[in-house]
Amino acid sequence: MKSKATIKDVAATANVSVATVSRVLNGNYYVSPDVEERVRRAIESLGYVQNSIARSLKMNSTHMIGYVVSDISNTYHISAARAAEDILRKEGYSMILCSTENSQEREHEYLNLLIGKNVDALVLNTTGKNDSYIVNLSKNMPIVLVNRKIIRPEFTGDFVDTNGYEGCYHLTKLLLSIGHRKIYVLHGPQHLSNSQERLSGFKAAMKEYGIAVDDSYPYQFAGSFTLQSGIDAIETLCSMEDKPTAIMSQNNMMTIGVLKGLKSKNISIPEELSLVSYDGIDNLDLMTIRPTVANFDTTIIGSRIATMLLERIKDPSMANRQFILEPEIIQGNSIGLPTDLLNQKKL
Amino acid sequence: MKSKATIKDVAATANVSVATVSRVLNGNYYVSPDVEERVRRAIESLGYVQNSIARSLKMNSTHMIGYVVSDISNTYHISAARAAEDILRKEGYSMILCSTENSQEREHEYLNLLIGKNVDALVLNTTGKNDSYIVNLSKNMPIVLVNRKIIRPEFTGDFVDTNGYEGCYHLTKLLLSIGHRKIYVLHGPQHLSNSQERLSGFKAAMKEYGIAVDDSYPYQFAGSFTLQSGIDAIETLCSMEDKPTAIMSQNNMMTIGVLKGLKSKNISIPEELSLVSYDGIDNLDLMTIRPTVANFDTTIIGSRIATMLLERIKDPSMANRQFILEPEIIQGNSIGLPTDLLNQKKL
DNA sequence: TTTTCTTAAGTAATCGTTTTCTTTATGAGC
DNA sequence: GCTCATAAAGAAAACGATTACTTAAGAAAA
Repeated sequence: MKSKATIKDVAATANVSVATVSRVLNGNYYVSPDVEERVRRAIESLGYVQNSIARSLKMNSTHMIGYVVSDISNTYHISAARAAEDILRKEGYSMILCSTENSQEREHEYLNLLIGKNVDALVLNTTGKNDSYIVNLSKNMPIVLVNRKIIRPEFTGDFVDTNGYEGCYHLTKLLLSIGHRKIYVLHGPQHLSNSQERLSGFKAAMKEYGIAVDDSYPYQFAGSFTLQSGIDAIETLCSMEDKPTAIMSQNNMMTIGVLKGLKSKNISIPEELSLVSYDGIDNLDLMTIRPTVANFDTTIIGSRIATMLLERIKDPSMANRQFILEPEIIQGNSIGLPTDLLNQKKL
Repeated sequence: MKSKATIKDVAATANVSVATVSRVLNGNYYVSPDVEERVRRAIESLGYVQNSIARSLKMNSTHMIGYVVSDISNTYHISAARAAEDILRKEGYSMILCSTENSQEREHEYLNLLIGKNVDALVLNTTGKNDSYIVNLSKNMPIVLVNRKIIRPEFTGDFVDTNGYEGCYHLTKLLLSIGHRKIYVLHGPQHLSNSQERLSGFKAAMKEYGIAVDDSYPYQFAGSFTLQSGIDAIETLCSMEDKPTAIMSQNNMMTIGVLKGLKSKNISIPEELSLVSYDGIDNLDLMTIRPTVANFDTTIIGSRIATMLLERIKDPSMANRQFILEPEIIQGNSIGLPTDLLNQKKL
């Protein structure tokens, strides 16, 4: 392993001082054309590349951004991150992508790692359990929160989300309007802002049809936005005395779990059970059962994340902002009239 | 934005020298218990965190690993990367994940970025067009190549792949054995080692049935391992005079494109056309058409990548190694007897 | 008692940059 | 011919760590 050439080597080769080389590199200040040429040739011949570690130390900026998501197998995050990266890269930033797998400890661990690595800013789809820590961080570092808001006056940063209230409200209305009343709602952890919003949308729709959704409402499942919790929800459904006629799943991963669960239980959609789902699902068109979903252009999400972050890096003290993307309902083949078939079936 | 405490501040607060603080931090050398206690308290009270930039500069190691893939929307890479990260993180390494979108320029750009960022090592699923550059890099940095080998004696590093020859050979035999002869093969760029291997597997199987696959073989499509090229392949198929009875797609992304293409053309599988596919596909069980695939446990791939890399970081001069994972065929519902239905159909 | 060893701590050089502060030409203005 | 601005370059001080070298004191060995 040969060691890399440093600015000193370049300076020596070009017969100038390191200061001059640095000036050529950074293109500021006065450097005469012939000296510049000499330096460039030296750089070329030595194959010199700037040591960005040293540079970061001096400049106090790494041009790196920590992008922390709860679940990297969720294509929503992957494509948003990709869109964000596209923009950030053009501005000279690179991204460290971390997946917390919805674990508080891992989130904390990653955040520590990232600030230790001196990232310049954070994109954070938080587990919602390190709020104080994050509020504190937000005082020293630009942060854009994704999907999960921190509702504290001391928090400084931006917020990007999809309109969970609207989306879930509409999807639920779709079911209600054709007669469904026993709707099994699969929601996420209620300490998360997006979970709350989505559930509120559901409740609001139900209320319009005179159904109060409170603790005593029998058709609800507290999931964790994971594939497994979708499967679990179906397990629970099977053991219900009086079965629902429809499912409203409040996130894409759970919906996939639901589909897998239903398949293994041989429950047919939409004949026995209707299904709607919040969040987009990849390659919907190739699926046997195409859930009716509230879909989002993740490219928009990602690019908004990036631009908001860049703006905040420029002006860290700007007022908090938020961007909420409206859902687009994509009709699938998962909704039918309510039937009692499921209750007659042995599971 | 308050500035962070440095080792100097800690030293001042604890009334010791910076050297002592460093010793406490790194746990080597002699430090008396009471001084250590004083230092720890100072660290605590100042909320000091080690500046890893400064540390990296001095230690000449960033504990960061560049993970460059050709296409991040391919779940193969995501899950392998995730498995790798799991192991690397435990050893104190973090990962910068980059997607080149199969572009040579972007690959070069990313590699430059990463070596500029002084990553300690690289995982590289190369576009196959920066070989000299990478061979050179391999002399200064541990590299594990994924799926795409560099066949040059000067290259130093390891290689992890799936057995494309075997996989494609078996899949093709599956088709041949039930009478298919006009098999449309969708292969990848032939400068890539994995593309070559997969195509060889196909050719070998065909040869056993007396069919020579050379330039004059009519049923071949040079794809680029992208979803779009799968769609394009179907477009081409439609304009063929004499149509094939089966498709062998040599990568998962192209297969998804194929399925989309076929759907839009209203071609039914397996009635009109049979399909087999190399590489695993996510949520196969939920798809209308479940292609018969050669599947791989990406967790194994990812963890092998990580362990090989860690070993090479420890001993950079060790001999090149490789790990080839054998495929597992998953039977779908995409294979039927060869028919002539497609040729009778107006497209 | 003197010498040597060990433990505990400090001093200062170093990593590879950027940038402030100097210094040295060069020519314009008088 | 002298002053003065300005362009072009160098010297050296950071940035925040690690660590080789040094020092000091007390214990063990002579």
